[in-house]
Amino acid sequence: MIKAITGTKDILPPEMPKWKILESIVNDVFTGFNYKEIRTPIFEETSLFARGIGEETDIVGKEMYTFIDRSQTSLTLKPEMTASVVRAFNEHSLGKQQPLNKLFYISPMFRQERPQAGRQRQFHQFGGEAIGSASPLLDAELIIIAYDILKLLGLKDLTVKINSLGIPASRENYKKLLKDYLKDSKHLLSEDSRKRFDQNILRVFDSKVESDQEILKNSPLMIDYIDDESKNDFGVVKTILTNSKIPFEVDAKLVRGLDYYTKTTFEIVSGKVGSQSALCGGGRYDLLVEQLGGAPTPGVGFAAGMERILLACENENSLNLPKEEIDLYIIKLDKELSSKVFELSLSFRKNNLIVDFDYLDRSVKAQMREANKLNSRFVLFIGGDEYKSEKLNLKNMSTGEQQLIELNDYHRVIEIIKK
RNA sequence: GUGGGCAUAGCUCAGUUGGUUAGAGUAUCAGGUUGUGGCCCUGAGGGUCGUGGGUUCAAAUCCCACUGCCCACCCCA
Repeated sequence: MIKAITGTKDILPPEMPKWKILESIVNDVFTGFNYKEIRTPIFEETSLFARGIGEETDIVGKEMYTFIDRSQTSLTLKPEMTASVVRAFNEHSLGKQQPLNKLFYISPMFRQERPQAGRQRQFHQFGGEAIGSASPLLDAELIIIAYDILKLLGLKDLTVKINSLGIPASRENYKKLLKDYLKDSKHLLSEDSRKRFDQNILRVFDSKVESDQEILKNSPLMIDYIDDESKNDFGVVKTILTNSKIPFEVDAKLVRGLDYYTKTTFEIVSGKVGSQSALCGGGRYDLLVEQLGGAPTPGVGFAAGMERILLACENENSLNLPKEEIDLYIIKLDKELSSKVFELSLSFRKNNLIVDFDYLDRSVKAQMREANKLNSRFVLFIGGDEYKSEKLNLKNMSTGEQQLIELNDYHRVIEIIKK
């Protein structure tokens, strides 16, 4: 039997309600902040991600779904959305139509990693990007949007972490300081951390190895060495979050794994989703637009993992899903009435009722059981003696009451059901 | 890429030191009087015990390989 590809999952009908709730909250919150939805293709030229995300990152180095198409072009299934949004922003000169573009998206993403709890190879993210302003108000706004969405889903076990990476010049200075600090104890670091020491020293902070963290305990912190502008912007973000009653902690060791980040970065983690705890991550990327061939334009954004969020919702039991029900189930007492039932159902459906009936010519008992299973609010019997005297029998399933209605007066049925 | 765990009905799982036609619950279907649900009762269908090899008179059970899934590391959402 052919099965779904490793790391991909079918979302079956019973799981659909929670996805719908999540999507509608995302849509509503972003719309409230006047963000406009954007959709981009599922794949792009490979070089977009290589240049946008950074050649040295794990995503580009070992996780992309890259293939050569029939015209020998290297294509890649999008592993994240920011590079695509910026590409679209540049391609359509969105910055020239208006100085600030506030955009949001909901989309599948692809990364070829080993699956585990909260991690799939095809997964879904929603996110927002504000391109065209360096104002820290937007940094704060996006954090608030992300936090609002998670709160509206009823999540409680959340931590907002923020940090500032500064501008590239101050970051380079800091990297030197860190290198000096770690130089003497490099041989004591774990193998992975020694690799990071050479490739991207900031990521040594990501290490979960205790002895590494021990070595880092008294290291200089980036937050103390960032440039004045970044420091000032970071202060504004903190003030807004405080005034907005968003609990946050400054995590000077929060280093994000994508190369394009500058200044403010943030992450929201949950204690309820296993070891992959980051529900949401983002930050400012003031150089990316230019780097991808556009005019110098500052931007800020975040992405959130929808599977992880829904996992957290389940583990916190935070969603109250409405009971699924239908309005009417039509039951035929005589098999010959199939086409009459079908016609009737069309009339009801035109009046926005959710209607179903038996297509399998089953017994009345079976039809009733089906109606009950579907949580049908009403059942309409057609056939038998009533039919001979041109009547239908409408039953209210919660009270058990039944009443006769003229055969041709289906408006009366609609009236009763809609009441 | 590395490590650990698991693989028996659609689903959740039993299956005792290898020993008759592999079980339960649930779901599905049919029935419990002629045309009426939920609860309850009866019955039916449904499994090449992940795949391939080996040991044995005999394998779901022991051994090997492969595959898949889960969890963790790396890293990220």
